[in-house]
Amino acid sequence: MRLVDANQVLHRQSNSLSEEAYSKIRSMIISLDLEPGSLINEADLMVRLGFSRTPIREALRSLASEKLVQVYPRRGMFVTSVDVQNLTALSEVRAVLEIKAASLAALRSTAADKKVTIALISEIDAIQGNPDMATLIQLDQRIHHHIYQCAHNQFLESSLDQYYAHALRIWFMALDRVDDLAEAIIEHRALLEAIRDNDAVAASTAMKNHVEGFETSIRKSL
Amino acid sequence: MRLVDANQVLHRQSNSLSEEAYSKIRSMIISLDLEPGSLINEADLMVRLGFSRTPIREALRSLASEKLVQVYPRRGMFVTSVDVQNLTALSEVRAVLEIKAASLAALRSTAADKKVTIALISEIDAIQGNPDMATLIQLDQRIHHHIYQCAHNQFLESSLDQYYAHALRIWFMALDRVDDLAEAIIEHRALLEAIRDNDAVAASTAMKNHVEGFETSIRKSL
DNA sequence: GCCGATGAAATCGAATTCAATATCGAAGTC
DNA sequence: GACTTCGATATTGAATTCGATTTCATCGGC
Repeated sequence: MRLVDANQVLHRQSNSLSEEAYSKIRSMIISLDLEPGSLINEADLMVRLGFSRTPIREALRSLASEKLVQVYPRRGMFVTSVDVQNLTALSEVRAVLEIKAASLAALRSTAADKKVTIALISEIDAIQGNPDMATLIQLDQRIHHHIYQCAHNQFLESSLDQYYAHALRIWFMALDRVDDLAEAIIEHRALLEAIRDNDAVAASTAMKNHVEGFETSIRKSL
Repeated sequence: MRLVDANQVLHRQSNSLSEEAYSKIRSMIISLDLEPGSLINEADLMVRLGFSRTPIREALRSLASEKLVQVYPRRGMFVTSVDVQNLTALSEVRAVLEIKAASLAALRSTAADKKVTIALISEIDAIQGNPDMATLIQLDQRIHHHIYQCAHNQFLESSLDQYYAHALRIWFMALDRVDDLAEAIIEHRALLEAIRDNDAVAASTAMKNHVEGFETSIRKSL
């Protein structure tokens, strides 16, 4: 009998290859590593990720169902393209859903939720001078995702996660022309405070301002 | 040169096997042919549908991403179970989104859209006595789907299609204990009229009543 | 007699192979 | 010289095979 070797233990994080391929390709699409509108070559992805066809195809299928890739049978798969219509449609839905989520989060946050909320507020306060973009975006992601979780509604959460991915991709497209990035993140402070204080109305309006601000800011720069 | 034969035209609906498997399995889940919470056996589905493993697995993956099946890696796939919490969460999201869709539909219906709206109103008026359940449910489906399309927002449409599937499944579960089925459908008349007349406020309130009515009606019978 | 461990079988995940279709290019004819 | 058609190649869709893991049952030991 031998001891469990360290390699195996570390490898425990390994989900299925399909899952891994999914999140990697998803990241590539969101970060524009795979350009909007471009043809996706399965063979390319196979060599880039080192996986076989099956997990790649399953990943692409999942991405298709969240509208990040578009499938034309027997023709190929394309990265979904982005245009102004897209931004409008997305913002419309997000506005409604994010506001609902903020409101529910204010009403339903548990004690554990609030600890995270408070920690996030501290992180915002800790932002000094010129933090790098990646950190800011990552913080934004975590804030939004936390709010989705606080709403305690699985349907709402998964929908918003999907929409956030689209919003994030559009954000990446306009990133070099959008300033006040840090300022936009700091906006979230009021939102988080409202959620912490169970103030649903304040949370709603704060989120409303945020989403609308996002849209006009991006629209200007497109 | 020969004319296009009818068989080919009718066969145009034939998407890929994966697509076909997807919609068939989806129907089986919604109509409770596959029971909520039950283990899904790939081999069973293979013989029942006559497809191979690949299209079945791809279909199940798609269904997993819209939360109709749940995947436990290396354990199996299960039909998502339904409980009261589920109904609450679903109704919460649907309320917000369906109301938004009704409002947008009232604002954005094109001339072509309105023709369909008017036709649907006629269909409602044509309901007499005791129509069979399948017809009513199918009509309800078409009405909702039409409204989603009238909103002219692809994100909204696909989200609502997904949510509708869940709602429909819950509806099936309570079907034998819910009376006034025809009455519930006829309710849609006011909604469609409001959309036809571009009255966003009336459409919103009509939809609000409808979704809330659905939830309380189902909740009573669960 | 009960609990645990080991092995076998079944099922799921992944990869490779097979087949079909679409596109692109070349050649021939008008 | 241009357009159309046919063929070849590349790529996608589907199926089967291989491998790994998990679970259940049986046997042995305590």
